Amino acid sequence: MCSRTTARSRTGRPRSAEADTAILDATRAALVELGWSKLTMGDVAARAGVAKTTLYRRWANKSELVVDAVAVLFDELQLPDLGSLRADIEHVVLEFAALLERPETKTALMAVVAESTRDEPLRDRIRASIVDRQKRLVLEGRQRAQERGELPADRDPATVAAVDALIFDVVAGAVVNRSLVTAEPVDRAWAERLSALLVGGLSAAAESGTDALREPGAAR
Amino acid sequence: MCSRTTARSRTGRPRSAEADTAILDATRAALVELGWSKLTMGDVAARAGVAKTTLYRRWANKSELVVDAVAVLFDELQLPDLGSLRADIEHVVLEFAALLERPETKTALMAVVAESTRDEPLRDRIRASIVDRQKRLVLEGRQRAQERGELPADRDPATVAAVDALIFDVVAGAVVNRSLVTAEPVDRAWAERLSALLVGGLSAAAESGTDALREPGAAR
Amino acid sequence: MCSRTTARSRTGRPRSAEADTAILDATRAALVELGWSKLTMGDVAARAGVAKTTLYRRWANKSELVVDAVAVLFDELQLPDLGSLRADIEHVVLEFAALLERPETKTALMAVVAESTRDEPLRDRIRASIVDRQKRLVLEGRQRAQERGELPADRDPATVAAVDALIFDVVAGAVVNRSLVTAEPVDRAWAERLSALLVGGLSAAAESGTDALREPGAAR
Amino acid sequence: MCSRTTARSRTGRPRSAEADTAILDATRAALVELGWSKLTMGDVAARAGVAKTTLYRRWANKSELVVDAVAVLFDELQLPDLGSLRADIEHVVLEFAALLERPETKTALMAVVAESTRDEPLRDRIRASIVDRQKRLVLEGRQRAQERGELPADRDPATVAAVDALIFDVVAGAVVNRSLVTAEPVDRAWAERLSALLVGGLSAAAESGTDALREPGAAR
DNA sequence: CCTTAATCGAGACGGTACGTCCAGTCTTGAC
DNA sequence: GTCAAGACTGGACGTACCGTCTCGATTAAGG
Repeated sequence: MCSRTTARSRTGRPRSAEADTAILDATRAALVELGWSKLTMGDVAARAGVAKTTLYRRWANKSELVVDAVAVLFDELQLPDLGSLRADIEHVVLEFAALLERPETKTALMAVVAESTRDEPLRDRIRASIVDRQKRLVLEGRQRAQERGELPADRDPATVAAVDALIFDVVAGAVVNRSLVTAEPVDRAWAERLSALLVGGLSAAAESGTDALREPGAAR
Repeated sequence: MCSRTTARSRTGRPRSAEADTAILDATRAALVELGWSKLTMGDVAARAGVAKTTLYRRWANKSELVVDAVAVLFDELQLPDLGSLRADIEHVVLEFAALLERPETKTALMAVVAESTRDEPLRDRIRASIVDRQKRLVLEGRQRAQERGELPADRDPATVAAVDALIFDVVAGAVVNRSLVTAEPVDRAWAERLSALLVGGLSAAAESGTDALREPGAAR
Repeated sequence: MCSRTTARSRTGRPRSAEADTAILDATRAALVELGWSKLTMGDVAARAGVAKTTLYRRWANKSELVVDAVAVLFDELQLPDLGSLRADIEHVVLEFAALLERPETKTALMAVVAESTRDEPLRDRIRASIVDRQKRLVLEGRQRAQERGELPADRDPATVAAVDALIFDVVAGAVVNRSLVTAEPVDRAWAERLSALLVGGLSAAAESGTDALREPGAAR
Repeated sequence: MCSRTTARSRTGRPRSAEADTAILDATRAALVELGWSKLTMGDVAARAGVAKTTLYRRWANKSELVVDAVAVLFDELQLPDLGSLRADIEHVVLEFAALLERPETKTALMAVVAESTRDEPLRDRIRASIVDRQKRLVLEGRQRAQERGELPADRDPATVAAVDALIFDVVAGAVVNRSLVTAEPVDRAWAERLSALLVGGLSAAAESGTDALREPGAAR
């Protein structure tokens, strides 16, 4: 979370663990009430019953604090086995949309991504704390589909990784775009249509003689 | 663009037209140099050789100014007929990615979207100035594919609209997610894979006896 | 007072004159209530009903603001003709002591002088705004005494200036030291004794064949 | 110096004596380099190679620390017998001025006096540590002058004390005012003139039939 | 020798003020 | 009525110190 993980000084008063959690809770509460742009470090400190310096001792700026505060919410996403790839995708789409409907994520996610276009360390932090951790869902869903025989299992590793990455960007991107940019509801009908499109596309590629999704340099 | 459209007074000194373009140019320049969060209204005014009052007489705040400044860039996107749906999609994906690589769009787009989660008028402005105008690309591409016979032409209008919207969210979302969130390059290989997935999905739906993408309440 | 005196810009909104007086009044009030070390720029601004930036636009720091705020109080000192040099000195000593008893001067004077030991421009400001303006009292008193015949009129100008300066340092220094350092009351008895000492010393010098106070290089 | 004098616990680790001197040395060094207002407790602690807690265990605040740090410098003042009251005064004036020229005293003395106008215990500490100890110089000089016959010996004790106090305030005040407020050099010429004025004033009082400096209620 | 207790360093803590910056508004005189 | 200029209120910023606190680690003196 904060840089304390790496072997820290043995002397001096240790940092308060309650402060950490109080600050992150306060940050989420402030996001809900005020949104990203009206959230201030001073306000978070006051809500957490903590001095501003205590915030700055742990986080360099508002963006990093908010990433940490929101990251934990994304870990709640689960991928229960619903019996088919289509059902699994549909479920995670609706789950993800529900998460993005929460005011703390809705307002924060795009803001920190926007900030990260000019802030390399922040981009790394976002990838490590949020993005990369959700790729597990794609991996898990794809493996299950292979076990069920819905998808072929014989692809080479490079293609597998590339398709996993593609599916992640398509699903995450489509949901985010739908709910935040297009600003229309991610309802069951839309989720069904997206799942159908993806499953259809993946199956079509698998059935065609030449795998249309294979990595260019990969042997088939 | 600015609120001048609504019937305004006929008397008094008319607004300077040079000022308008100078301000928007200055805004883009400032976005390139400073990024969204460090761009200030005072700085834009100074670059444009204009008083701050002149900015505020035309735009209510920084977000609206930036939306107008970048909106025009999105109109450059074109959809030349490359002979197949797959090629068309691949081309627009790369075009869109190239647009998002430009520093002024990269830093501004997500920021104003983030801001718009708490600002209804801003959300409307973004949709009107940017989002809705790009949906024409989906419409055009789909119609061409139907003319070529790549896609069936007999669907009901509600389904057509729903699928157009889905494709828009998938393409736009996937590209944005890939380039800004995942932060990996949108290269030809990735674009090919995305096109293949979409064309495969659309074809699969068309070929299957029951159209998997049809609007729930629509007759087939 | 502030640097506005030197030819200023003709354009733009002019500075508020009410703000100036409100700020100086607020500064004096804050000095009375809080003393120098607990006076803050933010508090002064709040009392004056003015933004902090308005303070900083006019004064570079707390010290300069306080010098301007108290300088005006020192102009109240008067030297009415009481008929004899001794009475005149006694009177001005008591007046000056009364001024130093006021909480705003008591707490501020030494503080800005202390600060000025490391701040050349501040030292100049203090001399110009406070110190030099009070030397007029010595000049006036000495001239009256010469007219009355209490002091000889035939000295050379360099000696006259040197003695004036000496008298100023002795009177001002003695009163300040008595009231702020020694922290004992400047009462009538003390003032009489100081006047007696000075008048005695000046007369003795005048009566002695060789003027003990004459400037070394001056012809007699 | 520090509050250790009052009967303290006999057990536990005793306070480090080196720490005391290291802190006071560090304080003087910091005064020279930074001046009063930029001197910080943390900096002094760091210079002294000591924890901040160690400072606060000994001194309640910055002012008291600085008083102790500079007080010792004032004890260096001596009054060698130069054969005449005038020479003695002249000498001590120059000595005192030299002391005030040292950066650590120049910046600290006025500052703590300013602070003491709102801090009774500090005022007491200054009087005890600095002011009262220097009054011995006046006492000594006056006694020598009486022994030499320069001043009459028959005054009543109250008058003697009052005149001693007056002389102290005049000399100390004049030198401080000259060097810190008027900001002009205390050179030999000025010192001679001040001595002449005082000796003249004291002699005139002694010679006049009625002692102009006598305490009001005292019998002659 | 072994407790006992106050000291030591380090550094985190809650506060408070700093001086700067920017947003968005207002006031001036010129056009 | 618009324009450039620039002062205005208001409020957040991130930093710096203050004086306090909590640690674990030293010390002596007293048992």
